[in-house]
Amino acid sequence: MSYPVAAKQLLRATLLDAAHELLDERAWAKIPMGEVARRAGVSRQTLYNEFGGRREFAEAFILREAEGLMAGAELQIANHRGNPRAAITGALRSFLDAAADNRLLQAMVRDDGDDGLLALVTTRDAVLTFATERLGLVLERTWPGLDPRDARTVTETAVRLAISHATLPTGTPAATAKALSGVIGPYLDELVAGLHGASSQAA
Amino acid sequence: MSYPVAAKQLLRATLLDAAHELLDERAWAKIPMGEVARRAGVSRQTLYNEFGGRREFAEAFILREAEGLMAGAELQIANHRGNPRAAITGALRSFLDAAADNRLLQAMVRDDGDDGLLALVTTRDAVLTFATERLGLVLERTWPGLDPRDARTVTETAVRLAISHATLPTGTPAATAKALSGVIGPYLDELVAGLHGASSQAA
DNA sequence: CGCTTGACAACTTCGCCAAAGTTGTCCACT
DNA sequence: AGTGGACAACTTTGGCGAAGTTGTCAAGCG
Repeated sequence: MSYPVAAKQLLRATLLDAAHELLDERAWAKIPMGEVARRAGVSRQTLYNEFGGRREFAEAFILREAEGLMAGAELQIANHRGNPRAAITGALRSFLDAAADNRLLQAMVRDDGDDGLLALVTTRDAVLTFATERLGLVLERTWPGLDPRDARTVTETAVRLAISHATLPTGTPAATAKALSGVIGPYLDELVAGLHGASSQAA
Repeated sequence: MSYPVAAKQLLRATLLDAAHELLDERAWAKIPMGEVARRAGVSRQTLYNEFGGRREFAEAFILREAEGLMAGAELQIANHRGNPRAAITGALRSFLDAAADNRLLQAMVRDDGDDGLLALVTTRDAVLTFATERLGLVLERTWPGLDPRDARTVTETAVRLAISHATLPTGTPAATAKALSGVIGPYLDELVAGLHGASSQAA
């Protein structure tokens, strides 16, 4: 990779990291662009040159955080192709672990309701749809033959539960992941087991 | 029932109903006590004499709404003792149907975050715990021998999903209830099936 | 060049104050 | 038992200038 490109990526990452840190202390609405730049050790102008504006910066931030969250969960599913239940447990655990100290999630829950980062996450509706769809595709790819509709039912339920537990935890991420996979597991087992020739038929 | 007692209950119900109607139009924080009284056709003083104050009135309102919601769901479970899956479907459907046009739920979701009714629902944590516990007991009573911990796992998951769908619906109450019971069903079936002598052992 | 510094208009938020509205409580009245 | 008027304490609303922020220049520096 050429130096200029690498330098640019480093710059972006540094700025995004700075925002990440600042979001520990205050809500997005209370963090001026100048402070993000200062924390990253660059000038405000550089930030504007690189991202365009406050809104665009926030979008880039959300994209990076979301990508990390989803990638972690998807990796777990792919790594447990032969064991649906372990796949669910791993994905949920990965997500809940990350969510426990993730700024995007905390911003989504705690934040304002007025204008914060949450406003950029288009509304929870879009988040739910996006995550459900993306994980649904992973499920279809991991277990070919799985009915897309069944896949979406599972992932939507898992996503809703994950969000619910991320915003209002009952136990540790590990314990919660295990308990939830215990509940969803039998259903997924049923779907995967019925994958030999017959189309998915739940009584 | 003696007349004085009946009259008092009617008064309370009328006042509570008035609030119910007004909550369709505005958030709780924007509804003056005087308006509740006027809508109910009594004087403001009568309202204060009967309930004590704004806060107490709100609590009484929440209690009545919550009672209706829970009672409906519990009735469904009790009515499907022999069919766990139908029990879940019925309970979820009852709840989601009611939630679709229920002021308490809408107030909990939409409202302010600042001071509305939501503030009185002590925080979602208390709601979740209360509902989980109450339904858990119904499950234990309906299927004696069921491990209390398993019962709580099921009800907590069901409650979280119910709240999730109440605040952000994906389909009709009936369709959602059916889909969710399809997911939770196999697990509950497993629990109920393992109720003959052996204690609940999930692999 | 890529980045910084200083400058600046347009815009938003903040702190404060007075007007308007509400709450909770009395009491005289029916 | 319930009404209606009255009232002090308190909260919300609207206005307004000060302070802060955004987005964009252009000049300067290594």
